[in-house]
Amino acid sequence: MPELPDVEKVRRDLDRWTRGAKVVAAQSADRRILRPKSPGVFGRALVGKTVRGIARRGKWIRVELDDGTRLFSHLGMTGWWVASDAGAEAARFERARIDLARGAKRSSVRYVDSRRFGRLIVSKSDIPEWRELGPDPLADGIDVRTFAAALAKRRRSIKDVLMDQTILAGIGNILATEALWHARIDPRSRSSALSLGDAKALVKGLRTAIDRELAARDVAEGADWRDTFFAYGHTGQPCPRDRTPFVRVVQAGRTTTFCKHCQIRRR
DNA sequence: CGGCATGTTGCGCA
DNA sequence: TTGCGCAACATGCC
Repeated sequence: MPELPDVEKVRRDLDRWTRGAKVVAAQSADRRILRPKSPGVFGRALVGKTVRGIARRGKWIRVELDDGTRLFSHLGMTGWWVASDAGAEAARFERARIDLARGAKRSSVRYVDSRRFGRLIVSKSDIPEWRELGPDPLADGIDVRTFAAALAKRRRSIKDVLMDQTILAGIGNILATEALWHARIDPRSRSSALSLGDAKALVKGLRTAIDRELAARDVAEGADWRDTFFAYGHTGQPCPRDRTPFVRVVQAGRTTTFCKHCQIRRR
């Protein structure tokens, strides 16, 4: 379930599970997910190396090995990493496994992804998908003036621009929908029509939505999925602010839910 | 059975 | 050149 808060949760988990451990085996036979599309390369690139740590930018995770090799992981729509016992059999929809050793202690982490939109990319240097990301709202923070200047340049809808990973990294359909609701902005508004105040409200809305989702992940801990959203997925239900039923529109092929009463269209 | 889904990319057209 | 709509990818779930 990957947007920035979910990916950050995975990063923290992976870091806890793998930092300082040595890779004793690495396997994946899924050529759709692997880059290069080679199970052999995947295994050889990781085995014998020690995990230095896990970084994240937007929706990308970077596993750093002690020889400089990097494993980039994008979770797509349904990707997830889980920890399991060293000898445990494959989980349902498991696409890759990395077996680890910390001294005599063995463990394993598994990449699970039913729809297989995710990617596992082995590289000695940072890949373009990583380098081209904009600032990460959590790791880097958002400079309001820079953000406002970027918004002023674009003529697309603000919803589209929020999900552009080169402007801000990690914002997907959920966070964009929630932030626009917090900021009381109609998602169809032209980006360049927004004021500095709008940009400030969006930054605040994003922060609120991200913090809220991070907190929800901590509480839920793997278990059941709880709806913690104000607007996302609430089509037809009353807006918490003014009880006006949320409406649904499709933008760039994605569902957008918003309140026509309190989310004002900028012109 | 039909519709929808948290993401990304590529293509065609205005 | 920019913006936009849409299909494709692969599969689960309601």
